[in-house]
Amino acid sequence: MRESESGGRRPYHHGDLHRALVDAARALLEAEGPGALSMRAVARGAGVSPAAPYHHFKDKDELMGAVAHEGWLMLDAALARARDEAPAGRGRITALGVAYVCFAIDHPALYRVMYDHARDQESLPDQLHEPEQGAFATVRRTLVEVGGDPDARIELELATAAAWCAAHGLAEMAGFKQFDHLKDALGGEKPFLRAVFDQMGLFPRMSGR
Amino acid sequence: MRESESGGRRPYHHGDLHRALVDAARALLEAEGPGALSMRAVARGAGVSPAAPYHHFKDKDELMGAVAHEGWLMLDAALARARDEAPAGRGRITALGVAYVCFAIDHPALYRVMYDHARDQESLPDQLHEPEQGAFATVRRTLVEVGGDPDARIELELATAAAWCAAHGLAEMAGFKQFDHLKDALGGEKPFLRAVFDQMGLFPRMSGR
DNA sequence: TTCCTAATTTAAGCACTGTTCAGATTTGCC
DNA sequence: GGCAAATCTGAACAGTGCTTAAATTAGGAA
Repeated sequence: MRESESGGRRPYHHGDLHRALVDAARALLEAEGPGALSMRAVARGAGVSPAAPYHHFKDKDELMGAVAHEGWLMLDAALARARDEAPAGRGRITALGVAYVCFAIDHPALYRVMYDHARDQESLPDQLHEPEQGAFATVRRTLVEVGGDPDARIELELATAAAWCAAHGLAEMAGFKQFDHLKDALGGEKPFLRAVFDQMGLFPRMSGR
Repeated sequence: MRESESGGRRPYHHGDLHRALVDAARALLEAEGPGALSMRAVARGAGVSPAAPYHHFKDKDELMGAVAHEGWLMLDAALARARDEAPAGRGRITALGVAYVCFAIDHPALYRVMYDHARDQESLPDQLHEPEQGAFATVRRTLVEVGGDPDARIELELATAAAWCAAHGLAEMAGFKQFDHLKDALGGEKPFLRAVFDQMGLFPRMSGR
């Protein structure tokens, strides 16, 4: 299924059409937006017939799931990086929130595919709960640092949920024209995002804080 | 264009196909979900040929806009009602938030059409800014009651934006499986919603509070 | 009434979509 | 070499958004 020696000719038409399809989909998404993401266009992009993808993905939804999966991986990484780069202290959760929204702004089409898929599944993907790199773990850890009680599980879950919802809500609307004058008044996009997050107060409000 | 006397036969095939189409679209949306909402299916539902709708709506997008418009009207009304019914005091903004999310939960397909359209326009519709019944006005008024300074325009806008984003984020994710155990632990959906909103603190945090 | 114009509806068609299926091709393995 | 499984193609089906030309209808003017 894959060349075992160096210099091997490619084993079949593509060797790894699965990957080629996901890559083609991502490229199309970035270049033309979510509307252009058709099964046939992806096949075309990978240089293959319209029926070929169906040997690697049960349906369009499954291909979208694969694309979304890579998006969530990127988001996981972006949040982890933001956490590492931000100085410890209260500003750290805000920094996480800003990083989240910036990811959505930088990859609008991908972000849309990610949540379209999540809404269809009525669930965020499991990978977000990975204990090491998962975004939920990153948020939870940061919330604990900032005043959360690590033993108050429910409260911590609640604070994580609240922070995630806040970030998603802002991510979807940050580009809306309604907020242009606020961005101007506050001196740009990032100050605006920080101001909104400060308004919302992502900090945990726990019984025994 | 419309019968002027009582007992008049209908003036043409439909008399008001515009309305009939929007109604058919809403019915289809409720019955089969957003995926089933095709131009042709709507035409079919209104008992008319596939080309007929194009004399009343430039495009599918415009039809969706009309459906979305009615959704926003309903949301305006739901928020105004929630405000009237909730006792004055701090709980009122939370009540607004809960009403917002409940609307989204009660009309998931419609809510999706509303925001799909908004994302395409990169803007929420203008009607939300109606000074009397508009939802923004309702939220802003409630924020002032609860401690906002009516003269601090920017801060008030910021608090409104934060509350709206919070509500939208929660609305889109409240149905996700991730939160099931939180709903159980807190005793149901509404207590969960209230708890999340309390976590987020929708109350205005203003300089001169 | 009759005639004309403008609005409305239809039928047919184009290019596209997701998906399936039968047949061809290639692969790794015995 | 031969075989079964995996992979790819070509053709097809039903459905989509939308356009165009022709038919129908309505309301007003003569």
